[in-house]
Amino acid sequence: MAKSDTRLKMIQTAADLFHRQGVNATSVDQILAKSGTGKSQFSHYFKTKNGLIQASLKYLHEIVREGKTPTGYNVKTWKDMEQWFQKYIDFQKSVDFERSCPIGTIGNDISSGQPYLRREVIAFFEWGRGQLVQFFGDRKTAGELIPEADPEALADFCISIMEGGMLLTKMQGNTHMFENAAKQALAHLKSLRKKKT
Amino acid sequence: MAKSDTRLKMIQTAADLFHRQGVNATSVDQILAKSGTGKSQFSHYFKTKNGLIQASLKYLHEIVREGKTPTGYNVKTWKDMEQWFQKYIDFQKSVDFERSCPIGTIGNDISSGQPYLRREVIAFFEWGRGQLVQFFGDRKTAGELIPEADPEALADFCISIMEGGMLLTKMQGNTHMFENAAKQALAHLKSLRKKKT
DNA sequence: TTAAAATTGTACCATTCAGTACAATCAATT
DNA sequence: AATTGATTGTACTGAATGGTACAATTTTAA
Repeated sequence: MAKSDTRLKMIQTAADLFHRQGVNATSVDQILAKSGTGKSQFSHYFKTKNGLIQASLKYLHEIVREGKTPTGYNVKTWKDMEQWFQKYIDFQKSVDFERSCPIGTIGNDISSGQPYLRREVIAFFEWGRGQLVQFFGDRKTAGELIPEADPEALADFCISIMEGGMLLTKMQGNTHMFENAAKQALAHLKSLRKKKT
Repeated sequence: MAKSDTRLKMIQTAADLFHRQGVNATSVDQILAKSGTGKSQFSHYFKTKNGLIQASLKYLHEIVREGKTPTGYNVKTWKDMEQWFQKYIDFQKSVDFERSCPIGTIGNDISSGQPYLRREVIAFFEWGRGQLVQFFGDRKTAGELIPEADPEALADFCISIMEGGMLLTKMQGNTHMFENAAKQALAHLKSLRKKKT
């Protein structure tokens, strides 16, 4: 097994288990067993569990940035925006409601006493937020939003609903609340759009 | 120490640590040390860690129902509704942004393989949701909401934003996103209210 | 007072945890 | 082929985990 293979397999397996079970419920040994790797490689590549957590966060950030996930932050049109929530809902349906947002799950498990890890989480949300801020800003510049519309506030609004909705889905085992919340969110956005003349 | 004292102290300490650190990051021994109790009492009252988790969830549900928490679901007026989000924001500020929603935190840590625990979580949200549904339903009956307003969807909308907002606050160490999201949520609710004639 | 029950303290167990030690093996370059 | 460095397998360590055993003590009530 080549270097990159082993290292990547560990990161992918870790990210998957962290996402499903949480960081604290996932042991290094479990990751190694599932990825078919050994402890010496783990020690060599990551040294500690925190090292692997950090690498997993970077990896998740990267694949979302590169659009390799079913969900993401590539929103350019109002149609994209309307589908933005739906993609998260569809994702949760596809995994039997057993996962919420990976960064949200992992981020919630990371204590404030681990600033390096928290910084990775914050970097992710800053980027994602920036993507949505850009979208709403562009739409406003294009004259498609009323002057009172605040791009930053709208981005925060959407992300909050997505995070909360996904968490509720996981806890309740269905997407009903998330779907209702998303519908209201889209209605709010619509009310801020200028009517076509 | 009387029975109720010991038992209650364990539950309160457990609920506090579960809320702050998560369930999986909190050991039974830590709870016992902090509450000044012993393992034999623990075994006697709760038998297992899951037993204590369940008792903690019931306890949290109870104190929220009884209005003994700074936040809650006692919403009767539009003024209450406007303050509903703010109370959560103020709470997070008061704890240095180190906690999100207790039920959200604990619920996220509970796997689907523990149906008894998950049921407690679901029961809590069903109750809280019911409180908000009742509020919006009452307001609609009173003619204060437009016919298109869906009380259930509005409840889910508010709870999603609260959960997501609190999670983002904890991860980011500030309430900026939550505050923006809450502001948008209230704007949306306002847009569904009938203008006074 | 006394017997039964509830409560508690201490020690212990098997398992799992994160992390280390170190020799063995592989791959690349010369 | 020889050397060097990267990679890997196996075994181990000490600490922490959840849970148990059991005797001792306190409380309750007859």
